[in-house]
Amino acid sequence: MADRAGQRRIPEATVARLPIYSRALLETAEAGVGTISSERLAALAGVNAAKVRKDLSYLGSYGTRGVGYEVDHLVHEISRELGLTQDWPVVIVGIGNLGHALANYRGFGARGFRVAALVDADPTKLERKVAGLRVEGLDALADVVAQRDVSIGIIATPASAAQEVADLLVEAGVRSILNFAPAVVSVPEGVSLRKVDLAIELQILSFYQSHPPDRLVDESTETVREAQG
Amino acid sequence: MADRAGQRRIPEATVARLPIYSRALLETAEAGVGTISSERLAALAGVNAAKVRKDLSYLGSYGTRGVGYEVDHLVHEISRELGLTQDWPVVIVGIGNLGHALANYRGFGARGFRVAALVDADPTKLERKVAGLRVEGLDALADVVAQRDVSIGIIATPASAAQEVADLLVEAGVRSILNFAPAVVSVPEGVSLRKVDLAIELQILSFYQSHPPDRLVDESTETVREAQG
DNA sequence: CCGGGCTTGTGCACAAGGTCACAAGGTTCC
DNA sequence: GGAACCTTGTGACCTTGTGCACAAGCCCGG
Repeated sequence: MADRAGQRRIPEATVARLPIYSRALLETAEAGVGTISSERLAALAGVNAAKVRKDLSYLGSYGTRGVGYEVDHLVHEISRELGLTQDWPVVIVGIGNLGHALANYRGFGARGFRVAALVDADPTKLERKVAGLRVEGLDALADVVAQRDVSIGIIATPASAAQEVADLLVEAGVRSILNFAPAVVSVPEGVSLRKVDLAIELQILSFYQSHPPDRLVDESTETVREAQG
Repeated sequence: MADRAGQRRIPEATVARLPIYSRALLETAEAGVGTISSERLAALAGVNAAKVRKDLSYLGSYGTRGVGYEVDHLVHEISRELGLTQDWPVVIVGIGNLGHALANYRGFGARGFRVAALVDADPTKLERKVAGLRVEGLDALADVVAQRDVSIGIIATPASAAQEVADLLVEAGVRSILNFAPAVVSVPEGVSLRKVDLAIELQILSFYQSHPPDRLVDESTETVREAQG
């Protein structure tokens, strides 16, 4: 059991999969399906059914044996666990090609993330309107974060500016940072940092492609050929 | 020893870190430094020194005890292992905001990845020039892949088109795919697939932010929380 | 030529994650 | 009411990854 809060510690690997389940469940709900089995959800998420059950069991016993999980209920529980029931204002720093694309990205709003501000160090970019927002100067970062209650910062600057921007974000009170710059950034304890590096992903692909194809497995996407429509 | 090729199987986790070492080493070389210790490299890469040594030992014994690693040599060995000594033509499918940004991304060319073609299903986008390349129709994908020897495909389409595009890429002969679409995509065995999902990264950050900060430690302080897929 | 000082390379113990298999527990139909 | 059937929840085991600690090995000064 241990469904009483306080005792359940959700593994990192599970946390990383919850958003995938969430998305699959939302699609399922939209299709009008009321309940879903771990096997079906596993197929949609591209993982193992036992893993789905174990992951979901960390949230509590929300399934019904012999039946499955009620889709709406599960969506709600996962959302609550992920903290998506509230609004997360986001600031994007660095409005180059990538920052521009991120500002216009539809996927954020749908999950409770709202782009609250755009910041760039380049004076020639100021005042420009991107995705309906005015680009503001780097010196306005602290004020913007404080006034709009920004809790998540996205770094889309060149590598050379990444650490400096991270420091500014932390100083301004941001406690979660998503770094797209191709640079290693360090943050003090208590601040979460995740990175997305496009070039690194390609290099990993390059390795597996140019390599002895003896054992070429790969992580995600088993061999399930079903999932999504 | 086991430095004889054929016996070394490089762990997945190590492969994911090699590009980071590579980048740090290139910067180090540019600064004119000839040799580097595992400790210094670890600091630059944001990981543990023992991990660096173990990772590098999979490539062979390229270090000198009491001295460190010769930077140039190490760069070369890592590049060779990652398969970056050759040119990798890339096709980007889906020239929306993100595809546009990716086409203009500088970081690719610097590592041997060359954007060889841009493809989009939207007829109104055809003929448009993006990053010096003409956007071509989805029906041209097979020809483009074959004629320009494209080996890596990047999916930057909406989620609804992702699986279809992946199938087309595989059919055209592409054996490595990087998926940016927020959808689970499955590919046959022998094809490598990695995914980058912006919304999921934010949701993971949301979890750690909105959560009991009891034990939020992780390994960080200077270490980047690992990403996985 | 030898000893001291560094730094690599690695054995080992442990932690985290994944998979299997099955008992527990609910549902349905007669 | 009960039996057959289905699906969850989880214990056990295995694989992968991490970090420590130390021996092996190299360089340099005297």
